Amino acid sequence: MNLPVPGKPVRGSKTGQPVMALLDLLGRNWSMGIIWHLYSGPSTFRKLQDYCESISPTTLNKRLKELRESHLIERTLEGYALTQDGKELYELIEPLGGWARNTWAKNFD
Amino acid sequence: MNLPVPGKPVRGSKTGQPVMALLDLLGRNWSMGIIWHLYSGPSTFRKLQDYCESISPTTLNKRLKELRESHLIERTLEGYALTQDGKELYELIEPLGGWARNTWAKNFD
DNA sequence: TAGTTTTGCTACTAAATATGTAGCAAAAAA
DNA sequence: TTTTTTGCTACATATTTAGTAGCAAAACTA
Repeated sequence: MNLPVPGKPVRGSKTGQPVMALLDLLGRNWSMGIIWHLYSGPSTFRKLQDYCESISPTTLNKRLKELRESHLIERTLEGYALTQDGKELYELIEPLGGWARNTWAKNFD
Repeated sequence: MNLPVPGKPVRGSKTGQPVMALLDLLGRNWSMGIIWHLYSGPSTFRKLQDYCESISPTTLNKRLKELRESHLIERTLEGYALTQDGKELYELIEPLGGWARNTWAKNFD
């Protein structure tokens, strides 16, 4: 599957509405997990592999490439890091953490 | 793959942190798209299929089952609909729409 | 009330994506 | 210079998704 880019057809939108491209990108295995982790600071390939526990290097590498092409992460001297846009995106999804813990998880008691 | 449930090991967290279970669930193909669509009102199976353009009935049915078991959607007389939790979740991810359009998409001009 | 249509699926095959393991070249550390 | 760490690639296997067909039940229509 191609990189989902605003303005081009993606899964869920033939006109390529930006939010659909974003949901397509974020909906790929590990995308959000990588962003979630990188918010706490830059990380190396191997550290990301450890963090993500079960990710394969093949998939990790693919996700990293996609996220770089999407301007959400970049390579720095300290390893992979969120871009300004990546940080903003994290801050948008950050509230999911509290909600999952305080509200959603109650359903499974 | 099993349904990601808070408290049980999921991809990204052996201890099953709720947010990791949630990211695992939402990270599956079409999960967020379905929630996004249902916020505008209840929908039938066939309408969801149309909306999601390229989703296969197999996958749609699987996602619907998962989201129901996760208490995010339910069946009503008018079809599939968001639960209270589902609506809250939508409201958390809703800001992604504006950000994708106004900020993220600029990278691709 | 006998068709016709719509709906919510299931079955099946093919394609795409992810995992798991091994390993290697380059850079950094000792 | 040797050892370790890092960032991958290759390849085989497993899992997930797409694509198409079709069917039983419910809802509409004549």
